[in-house]
Amino acid sequence: MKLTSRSEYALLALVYLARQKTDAYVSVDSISKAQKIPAKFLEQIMLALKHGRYVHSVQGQRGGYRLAKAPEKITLAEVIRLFDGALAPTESVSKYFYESTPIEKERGLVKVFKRIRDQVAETLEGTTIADVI
Amino acid sequence: MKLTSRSEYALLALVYLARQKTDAYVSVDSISKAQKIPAKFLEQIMLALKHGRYVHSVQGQRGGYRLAKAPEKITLAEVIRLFDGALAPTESVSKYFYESTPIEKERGLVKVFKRIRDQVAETLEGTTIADVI
DNA sequence: TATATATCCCAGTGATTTAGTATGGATTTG
DNA sequence: CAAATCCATACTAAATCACTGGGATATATA
Repeated sequence: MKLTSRSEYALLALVYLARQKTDAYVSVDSISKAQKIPAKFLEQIMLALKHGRYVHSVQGQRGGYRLAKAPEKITLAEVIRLFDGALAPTESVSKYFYESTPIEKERGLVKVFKRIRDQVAETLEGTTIADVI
Repeated sequence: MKLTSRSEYALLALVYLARQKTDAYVSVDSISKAQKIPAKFLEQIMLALKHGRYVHSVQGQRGGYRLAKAPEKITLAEVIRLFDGALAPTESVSKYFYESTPIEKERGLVKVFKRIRDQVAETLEGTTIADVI
């Protein structure tokens, strides 16, 4: 797994929303300024988060985004998978994003990389937005 | 960390060399056929492994490559770092390949990703070519 | 109802990376 | 000398990445 700026920005946005005191909707522009994320890029990211049902939105004046579920219910694993795909270091040992790769036939290597996949998945599935606020 | 085909091929080549019974030099062509790696691509990879002092070579007829050190002395971490850089999921938490990335200022996130970096590094530094033969 | 403020959504773009291929040279052995 | 082999660099096609732009749609407020 390698984090892209998309998933890093997504996490920053979610953390920011989770920190809000009120349940008012927050505009892309506010998030963009607060977390220093290019606004139009963030727009795309928020849309993806919306389609993944992590945030809820309303359009128009006073519109914006807010979390669609409790921060305790959003794991880092889900968010990263949404934007970057597999948590595994190579797709041939990935559960959800399997693809053939060169090492596939080498049992010893596969075993090691599966172990890494499991360690990473365990950590990221066990950590929520609430944990990193 | 995301494995590229370069580092996967490099590991396959090293494993193959480590399995040799004699200390004869093995040609790129043999490795290429045995491990199904595009020959000219493998050539580049072997060169890099040579520059990293993991293999030794001789030119000319009957020439080729062999390991320059015991398989127990080559960790997966070194090889992957040579070809793919950081083991960390994002460079802002990397020890050897630090670079600024968006999450950098979020302590909670940094902490989690450093933990992952440490887990991955521990596993890959603790595993050698000898372990995966 | 007009306007300002938002999201929605897709298309495009320039830079970089990836996974090779090509070409030619240098070296060693039969 | 010929064949086999490594050495070194250049090139390239495709994919990915990190955005940017523009127009449509929705909503609150003046």
